[in-house]
Amino acid sequence: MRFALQEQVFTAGEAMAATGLTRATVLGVCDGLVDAGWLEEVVDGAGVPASKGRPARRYQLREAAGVVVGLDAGESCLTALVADLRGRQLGKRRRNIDSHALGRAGRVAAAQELISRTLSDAGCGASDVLLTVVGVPAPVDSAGLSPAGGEFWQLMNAGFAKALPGAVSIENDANLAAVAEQAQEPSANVATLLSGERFGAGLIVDGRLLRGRQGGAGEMRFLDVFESSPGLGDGGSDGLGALARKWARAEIQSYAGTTSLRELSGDAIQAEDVFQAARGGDPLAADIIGRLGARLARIAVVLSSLLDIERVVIAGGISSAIGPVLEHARRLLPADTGLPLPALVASTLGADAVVQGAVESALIQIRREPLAIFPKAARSGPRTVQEGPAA
Amino acid sequence: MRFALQEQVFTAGEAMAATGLTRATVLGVCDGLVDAGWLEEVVDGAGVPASKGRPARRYQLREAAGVVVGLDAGESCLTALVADLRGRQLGKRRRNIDSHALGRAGRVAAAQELISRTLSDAGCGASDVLLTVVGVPAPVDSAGLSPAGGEFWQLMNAGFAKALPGAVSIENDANLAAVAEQAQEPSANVATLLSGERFGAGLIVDGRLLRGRQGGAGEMRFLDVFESSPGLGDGGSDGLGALARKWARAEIQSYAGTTSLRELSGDAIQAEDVFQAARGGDPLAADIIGRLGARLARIAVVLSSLLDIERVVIAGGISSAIGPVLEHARRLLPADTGLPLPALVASTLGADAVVQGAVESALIQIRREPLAIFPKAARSGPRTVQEGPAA
DNA sequence: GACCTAAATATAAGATCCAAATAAATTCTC
DNA sequence: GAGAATTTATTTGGATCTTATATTTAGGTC
Repeated sequence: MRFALQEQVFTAGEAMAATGLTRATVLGVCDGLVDAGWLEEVVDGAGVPASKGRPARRYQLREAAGVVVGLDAGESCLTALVADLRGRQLGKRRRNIDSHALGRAGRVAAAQELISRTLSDAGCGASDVLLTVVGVPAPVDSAGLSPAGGEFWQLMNAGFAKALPGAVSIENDANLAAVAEQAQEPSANVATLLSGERFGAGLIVDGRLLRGRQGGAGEMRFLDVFESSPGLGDGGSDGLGALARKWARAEIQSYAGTTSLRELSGDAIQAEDVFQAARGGDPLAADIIGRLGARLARIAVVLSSLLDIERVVIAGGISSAIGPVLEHARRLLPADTGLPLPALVASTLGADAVVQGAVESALIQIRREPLAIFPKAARSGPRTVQEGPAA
Repeated sequence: MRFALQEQVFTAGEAMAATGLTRATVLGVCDGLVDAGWLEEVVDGAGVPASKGRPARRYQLREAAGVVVGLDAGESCLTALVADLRGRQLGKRRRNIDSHALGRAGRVAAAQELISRTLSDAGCGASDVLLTVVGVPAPVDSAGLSPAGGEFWQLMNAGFAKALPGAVSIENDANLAAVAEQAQEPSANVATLLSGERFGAGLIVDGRLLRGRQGGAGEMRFLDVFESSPGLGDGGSDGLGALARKWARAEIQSYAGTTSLRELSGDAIQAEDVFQAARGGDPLAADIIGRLGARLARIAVVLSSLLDIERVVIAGGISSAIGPVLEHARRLLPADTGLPLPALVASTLGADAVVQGAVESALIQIRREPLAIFPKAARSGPRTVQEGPAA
């Protein structure tokens, strides 16, 4: 009942090739999907390459069926993205927030408002939304819930399900980033490291996203055990961006050599400053880059050796500046293992990886079970009263 | 087409309850399986609890359909197990080998001979074997092959497929141990550590066994990176048994205190001696136990934090003596994580975990697709000549 | 217009399953 | 032992999904 062809206008013949089904069956399914409101027949004859034989009937996704919403509900930033059923962006908005000041209800309200505005930008309303997928920086189990013990996790997974438009599904942010990367370049064994403020990984092994009992797969707490955090007592779960900032701020005074980073006020140094200084040849910054690379290399080794991961993607806001760290990490990968080394690459999605993955995930869910969702203004929605054997 | 009820005699009513299908459907399937030779109807009325109504037809697995063979093809030891379709052991043999002296062909020949003898013990022959599952200490991909680069792996995965009776499937040994443990106590997120000479893990996440691109999931090479092997330069991939032995042998001279282990000739010390000395209160042995526990705790932390594993099972020959190491490791698990700690338990299968898992895996494959395999002396095997439209 | 072609339709048939009616085999009751 | 009650087996019809095989249709080309 799933149809793989949804990108553009398609004919029954193409669907037959893609699904292996017979023409009669394909047309039957298309009929059903037209009835349900998911597809519409294209009557406009423009652009047909004038072939021999009877012209094929052509179908396309019915745009009016609705839109999907992706929401990256980070700790300090919300991003909403409205897209049509082909994944084309119709609107996007970003807004900084202070989650700890807002609390759970405040996060939900801020998300509601941001989505509402983004929908306006896109020229549609809440009733057009078929499915909203939310990414949160917390483990999320298959029911959309986070472990009861974690206060931070409960704040992040703030109970969006009832408040957002359309059906709502909640997912871990790194998992969504992995979905986005998987859509960009399919691979059966990838890890996507979401590495800005916190470290989190979306793990795809044997073509499937790992979740774990409570959604904890991909958490990076294990770094705490091995990295005895020289200098700082904080968690190994800090992302590369956070580490670059913290290390720089902590070391500009004690560092023996000269460093351009001192010119900045200590509290003002951001991760981006460190990367930029390193590009300019600053020795302290280069040292920090080296340590970040070493850290990344260790993570890559664990992922590749324990899970046979073939590609490690660094995603998140810092992915555009992460190049030098990757180069350093590549040099540190052990060369003598029997298995090929994982490729270390930077995401091309930048800060939008999570929200793009959210949209992609929504589209995947809809494609998988279109008949479980009612498109807007379906020609025959929930069945009207039937004459029948209800006596 | 799969049937879940195969343990004992069962009725259509029971199968209906188990599968949710209709009586008519269940009986139809049973008919087909009787035809194919997998089931037989029980006519002996003994043991029927004398109920009201028409007596149910009762079916059971047809023992004569064949047997399965499990083979643990370790580096220094082969174990073969012949079992019937209910998993009951019909014969078992173990034999020590020197793989490096035998080479690939020698390993295959030794396996052939061992299986042949075990089949004799069980009162059957090679033609009775439906499926042989082989566990090897090497990564194995879904095609049964090991990475081309690894010389040791190629020696272990010695090309058994063409030489052993029945259909043959090759699997990683730790993965098979995981299957065996899973059969003992089902759980969706378990790691089974096969830890005698070498470390290897069978990882079950979200109810599925992880494989990885080249079958490398569960390899423990990452330990090399973190454990800088104090004292010994050897690989972190050594199992707990190997480490206990190596550490004891290396330290009996340099150890400052008194230790009963000195009474043994250095080259004669085995892992079992260390565990026994520790039970007797020997300080060096206790120290080694402590270090093994610390190592195990670190592994457990990685598995639980990265994969949200809820249970870590220690399997293999040393599992019976591993208790004190587990106790030590449990005390070292961090207490402050938001997620529950993994349970550390010893396997109850001892040295038979892999071979038991091989048999279990064979039975699972047969249950999943009975009609893909022809049972022996099927009443209607490969279809005989049909009158048909073959003109 | 005759002819060709590829697709759409129509029709029949098989497979799979369920639901309901019918038949069979047994125990229980009188 | 006859008949009721009970439980299961068997049969029948139908719904659904799919394939296979005509047959029709909507365009081209000559």
